[in-house]
Amino acid sequence: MNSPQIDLRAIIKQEGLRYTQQREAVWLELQSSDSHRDAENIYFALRQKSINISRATVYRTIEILVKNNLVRKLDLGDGKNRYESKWGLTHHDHLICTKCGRIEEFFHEGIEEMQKEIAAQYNFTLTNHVHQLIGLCENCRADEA
Amino acid sequence: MNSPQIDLRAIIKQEGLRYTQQREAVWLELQSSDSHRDAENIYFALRQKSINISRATVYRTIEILVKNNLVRKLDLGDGKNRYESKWGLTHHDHLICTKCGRIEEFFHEGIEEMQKEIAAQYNFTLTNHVHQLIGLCENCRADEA
DNA sequence: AATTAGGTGAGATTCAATATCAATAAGGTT
DNA sequence: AACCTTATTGATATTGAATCTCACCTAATT
Repeated sequence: MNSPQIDLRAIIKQEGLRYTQQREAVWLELQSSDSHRDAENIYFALRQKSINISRATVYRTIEILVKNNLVRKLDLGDGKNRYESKWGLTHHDHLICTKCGRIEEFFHEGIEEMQKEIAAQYNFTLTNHVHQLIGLCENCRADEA
Repeated sequence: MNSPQIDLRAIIKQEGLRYTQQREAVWLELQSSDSHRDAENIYFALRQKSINISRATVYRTIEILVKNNLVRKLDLGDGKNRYESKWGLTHHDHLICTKCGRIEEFFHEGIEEMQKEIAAQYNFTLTNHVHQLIGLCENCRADEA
């Protein structure tokens, strides 16, 4: 679904922005890792790698990536936004365990279709959706017993 | 689906808590009004009615109501939680216009069922879900043209 | 290499939500 | 009805994510 290689430099330039080390670093960090990362996490990961960057720049860069549809911003309900690269990933939504924080990904074609129908019914132009199934995962359910 | 009259006093007592003016006031305020209200909104509405209450108590009381399944907490993605009484309302999810903030409610039996199927498939015990369709409403879509 | 306008970083600021703790009031007891 | 015990409240401080500010820096063109 997504091309295997993204020319971030070209996209950044096309936006009339400058291609900086920091912007490249944030993008690479998001590529190289698990999904569902928060800004602080990305910030520390880069510092650990001796890359000079500030929190402000992490946030600013993510915003650019999100606007250009390269990164998805997730609000998983724990008070901080999470981010995941859209490249190499197909669309999915999330199951979240409230006990251990485990996150699983799901996709359901039927639900995707029904969302479109509902939007049409209400004369909404759909640009996005948030869909999370919240509960207890297999392990935590067992612990409850 | 929900009983028309809730005995909040009984529920509060059953929890081993005290039935205070402030707790009653927050509950009545949530009953009497539109959905999707934030804490600040409830706080000011009560002050306007010359009810002595603090922000802290508003938050604390809402927490009790949520825990007892009397109120639903909504995260509509704008940085502050919203609340709505569950009584007198049937279950629904939301369509949100990103331009004017308009909120519509929808319910789709098929989606509700599929959510259960997905949870079962992943061995999750479903306790809750978040489902929002985000886009432009009829009016705002027209403005874009 | 010089220029210049966009980008960055350290720290201040914002804002929702929570924590602290002395003062207050609910509600059972006498 | 006054009393007591303890949960509750309110004013304020605090937290934490995210944004803003502005002097300094650097990408990129000439």
